[in-house]
Amino acid sequence: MGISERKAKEKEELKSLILGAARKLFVEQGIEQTTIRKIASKIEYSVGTVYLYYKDKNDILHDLHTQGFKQLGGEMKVLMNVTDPMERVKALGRLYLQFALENPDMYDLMFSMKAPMDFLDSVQKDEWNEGKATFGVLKATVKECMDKGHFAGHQLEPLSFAIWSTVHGMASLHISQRIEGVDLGDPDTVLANAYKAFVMMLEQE
Amino acid sequence: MGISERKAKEKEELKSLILGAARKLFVEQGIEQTTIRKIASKIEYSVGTVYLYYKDKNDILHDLHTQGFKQLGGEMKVLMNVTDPMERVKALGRLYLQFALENPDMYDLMFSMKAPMDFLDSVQKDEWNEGKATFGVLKATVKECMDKGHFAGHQLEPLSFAIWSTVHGMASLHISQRIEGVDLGDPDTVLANAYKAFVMMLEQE
DNA sequence: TGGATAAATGAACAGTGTTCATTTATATTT
DNA sequence: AAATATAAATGAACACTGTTCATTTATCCA
Repeated sequence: MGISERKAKEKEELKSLILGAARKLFVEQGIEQTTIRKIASKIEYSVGTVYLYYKDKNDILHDLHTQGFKQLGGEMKVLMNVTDPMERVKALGRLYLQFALENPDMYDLMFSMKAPMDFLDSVQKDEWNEGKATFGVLKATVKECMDKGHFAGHQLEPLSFAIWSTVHGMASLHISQRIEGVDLGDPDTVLANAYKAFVMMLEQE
Repeated sequence: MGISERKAKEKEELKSLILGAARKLFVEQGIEQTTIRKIASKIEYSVGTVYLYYKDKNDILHDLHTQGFKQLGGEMKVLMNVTDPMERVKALGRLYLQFALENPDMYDLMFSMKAPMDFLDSVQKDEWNEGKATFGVLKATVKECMDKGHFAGHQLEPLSFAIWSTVHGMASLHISQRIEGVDLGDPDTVLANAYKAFVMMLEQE
């Protein structure tokens, strides 16, 4: 009842205290420095306590990855004000790319690292709700485009996935530092120009 | 002279013995199982000996990543027989994607992991020769396309980079298992259809 | 207040990459 | 051939990682 409720709340509070410390370490010092011991000492609890609230490290990283999706989702919501679907697709891509450049470690966690997914499939497979929701926004917008006559001859899912792949590819190559070595000049400029080329291709359809 | 040459050769032999063991462990059991101790015990040498031939683990992983590029480069060479540049671009993308699906760990090492790049930039920055050569092949083919009138209004580098990003994005999302969770159905089919959509967009130009 | 339940602890375990004084093997010189 | 100098190989030790679990501490309830 009232008591057990309060207890549950306190449990949740300590859990989010752990998550907060993990998040701070993660965004400020990267994944390598985000160790269980450092998380524990940051909130002045022992190592064992962390394992009372999280099954393992993947559990924490999965929670962290969910927070990232909440942030990205919130930023995407703003773009629902863009009425023209074609413009919205372009804006979504730009926002997605910008999110990746500004939060490289978080992006990596959300879309590349195995850890948060490894936690998931021990519970339920092929049910990556965060990804589903985000991809769903893109798919819905692409659908609107098709309804207005764009992308003739295309199928919704494959095309949407191809679009996602393109922007993800740009983000991924940037984060893994594969652009610097291949092309002299500022990586940000390379990305901006490549995105323009991509937009040109989209508009041709 | 003769002696020091032979000694140098023996040194190289042991080095490639180490690399061979590392490669075997890597392709058969993944990066997690590829530890210095396991490499050493596989060739029946001690841990310290490995460090006599390789500066650190990143050094080994960089050598491994170079081997991967030799393989990919060899496979790409075959496609030089495809005379029509547009067909060659499409074939290059298909080959690239196939390589990623068949050698997921190696692909990850070549295009995503930080380790091999971390070794590089301690020696010389923005000189990723393996990547440069591979991207160079794509760029040259795209250039041929443009010379024949395709991709009007596009710039060579940004367009080539956008193409690379698209196929890399597909490969990356597949390897990091972000497709299963988002889309019911066989990931390979999803990828094949998405690549078809991408090819459609290319041909529209 | 005393006993039961819940929460927190931190030493211990098995693993990682890396170093370096010591030992073993090879080569050179006397 | 023996003694010495050089090169190569060793593996224990260090500092770190995630994870577990017997033990201690705190809280609750009768």
